[in-house]
Amino acid sequence: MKLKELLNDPQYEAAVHKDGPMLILAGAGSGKTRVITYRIANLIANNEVKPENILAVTFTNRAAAEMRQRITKVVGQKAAKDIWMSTFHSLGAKLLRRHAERLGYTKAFSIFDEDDRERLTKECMHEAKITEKEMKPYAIIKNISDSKNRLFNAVEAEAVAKTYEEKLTARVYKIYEERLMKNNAMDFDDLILQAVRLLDENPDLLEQYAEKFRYIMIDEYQDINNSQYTLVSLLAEKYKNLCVVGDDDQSIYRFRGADITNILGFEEDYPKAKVIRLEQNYRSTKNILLAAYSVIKNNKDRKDKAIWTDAAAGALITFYYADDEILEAEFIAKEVIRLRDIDPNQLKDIAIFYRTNAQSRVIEDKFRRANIWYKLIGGLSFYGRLEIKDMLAYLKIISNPHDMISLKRIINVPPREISETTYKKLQTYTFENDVTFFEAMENIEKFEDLKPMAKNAVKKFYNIIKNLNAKKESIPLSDLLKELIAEINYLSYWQNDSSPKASDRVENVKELVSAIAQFEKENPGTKLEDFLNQVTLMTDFDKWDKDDNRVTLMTMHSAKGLEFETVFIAGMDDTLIPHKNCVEEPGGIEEERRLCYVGITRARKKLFLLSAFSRSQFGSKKLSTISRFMDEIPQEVLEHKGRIPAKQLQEKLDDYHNEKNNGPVLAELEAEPEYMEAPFKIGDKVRHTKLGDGMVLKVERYGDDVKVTVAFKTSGRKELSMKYAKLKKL
DNA sequence: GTTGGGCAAAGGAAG
DNA sequence: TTTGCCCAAC
Repeated sequence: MKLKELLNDPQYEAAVHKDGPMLILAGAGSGKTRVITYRIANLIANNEVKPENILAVTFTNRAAAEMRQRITKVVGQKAAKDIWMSTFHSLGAKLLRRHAERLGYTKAFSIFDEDDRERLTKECMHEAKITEKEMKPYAIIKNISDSKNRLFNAVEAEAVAKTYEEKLTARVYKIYEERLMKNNAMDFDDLILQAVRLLDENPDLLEQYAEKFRYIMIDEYQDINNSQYTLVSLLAEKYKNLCVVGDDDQSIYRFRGADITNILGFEEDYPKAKVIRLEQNYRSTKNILLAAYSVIKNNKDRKDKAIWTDAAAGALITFYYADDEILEAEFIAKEVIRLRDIDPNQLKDIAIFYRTNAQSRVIEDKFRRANIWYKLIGGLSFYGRLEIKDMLAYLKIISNPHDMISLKRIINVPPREISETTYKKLQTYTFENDVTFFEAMENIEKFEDLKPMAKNAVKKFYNIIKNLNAKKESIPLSDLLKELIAEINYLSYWQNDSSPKASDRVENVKELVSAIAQFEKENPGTKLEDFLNQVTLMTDFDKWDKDDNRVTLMTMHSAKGLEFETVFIAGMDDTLIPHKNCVEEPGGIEEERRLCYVGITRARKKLFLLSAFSRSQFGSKKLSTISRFMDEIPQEVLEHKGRIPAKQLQEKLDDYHNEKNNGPVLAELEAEPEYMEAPFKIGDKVRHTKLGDGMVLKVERYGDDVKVTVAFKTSGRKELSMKYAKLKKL
């Protein structure tokens, strides 16, 4: 390896550093991934450090996989595969699966996702006799999560509870904690919290892993929270070969407990730490970088840095002010088509960012109609779909017979005459006798207050699950799933459903079968638990193929760590970024500003910023304001398109009245927006299957629909909705 | 025990 | 707009 030639001076210095703590402050686009990769390669290359003594924690599983790939290229597959590379959550899960018994769980513990957590929380609230009016489940969940991040168990949380809401939460937390244990389940926070507990309560394990992970690297250190910080500190305490990389300007996960003081205080935690600053940006043009800097410099609470670039000024940043979100999407589609016409192969270099997942719908819609290939990251993922979650719930109870939350989900899906009441009785029996629900169902005859019909239904269900449970080790997972689907007639359950989504659901279930088969192929000897582990911790990202020639749609949060040639940021509105829910929170605006900074700095060559004059919400239109962050970007790097912002319009009108300029102003004011896909023009001759031939008189837009008024030869004048009417152009 | 209708609510980001 | 929840009727 000729590191000197591959890296600049500070990069090189970081890459060859071996022992002792190191903090790398890496500005956006400064090549930090390169540095980490080469540092790991360098550690191994000299044969001084064994791959299995290295732990690298990244932000997504995908980032980990990518890094492994790069390292493999340098040091070979054999060495690379022994390095532990994962997210915090995967690391926690891996440790906990190995040693679950030490904490009173079994190795087959379930991992509860957001949805499971919500169901369980509501159950616990009910148990604690707290209504959803008194306190929203959302708030309780957040409070419990915060407590867990601070490493407080239910008793400790109760001890520090002061406000009324904290006290309510503490009551729920107590039951919640107990229930998780009884379900043999952990939520996402537990994956860190329990891992800390594991190492804290078992000095032998701590010693074992501190010894194993002699070299630790943490990426995106600005976004770690208290419990993650503790986990790292525990592991790194012995050897202190801890290398962390981050950028305080890109801390955007405060809402899930990320604490920026962790990175700001690293030098105090490790006084001997070497500090390296990577300040040369290799990614963006000068204009983009200037825009980004102009925004972020308004944050008071930050370390100023000297980010610079050798790159040319590049193109101006386009600001497009749309009339509404539909025209915003249309502009994006038009531009993408223009770019595609120049080079069809560059779709993969284009990304669309937005603040909220809901914004993707309009854009997707336009893309689909305009035949633009795209891939969507986040939002409702494949594994988040109802039918898939049903199947996974079945698999979870086959794997973990304590998991009552999954059981509750599917005990009567498809309907098999087991009511809520019957479930409750089973649950009570399970908890009171401290058995699994398998055993509860086995003893169903002992339930005195159940009708024979209900008992039979339970017996039937029990036999299905028992049968599959017995087979889980001996047949391939895909067969297990196939058998399950056949046994419960899951496909016909949806085939007989009349809702429009039903046929998609059938397809999705089939796809799950092939996904499992694929997973087995890639991981021979896979156990059911491995698959479930993978699925729960996997995100859309992990399946994302960067080289697939499609435009990428994602939130700005997801965009962190990535870069694209061309970037569109939709929804530069003052209700979206900064998001309306953030403006009240202390530090909220600054966090949003960082998010905006992250978005801007993803672009290499060309950046489009878009805002809309009005947006519809819950069906009705709401006026919007341009994001305050737009005002922070200097005019000289911007070009304006679309509707004239109110401020400028006023200026123009003033000019007009002063007779300085009296041409286009009024025209701009009154101009009707042009719609890319207005299917017909006035005067077009059309044919309707029932109404016959006619001529178009009027084309109007209503939300995402278009109304066309047609004069028919035989049936007169009619208004038709393009969403439903079948009109053909002649 | 299941189904369908009516009504209220909708909080954002993610492992 | 969609979704989820409660209650009344099969």
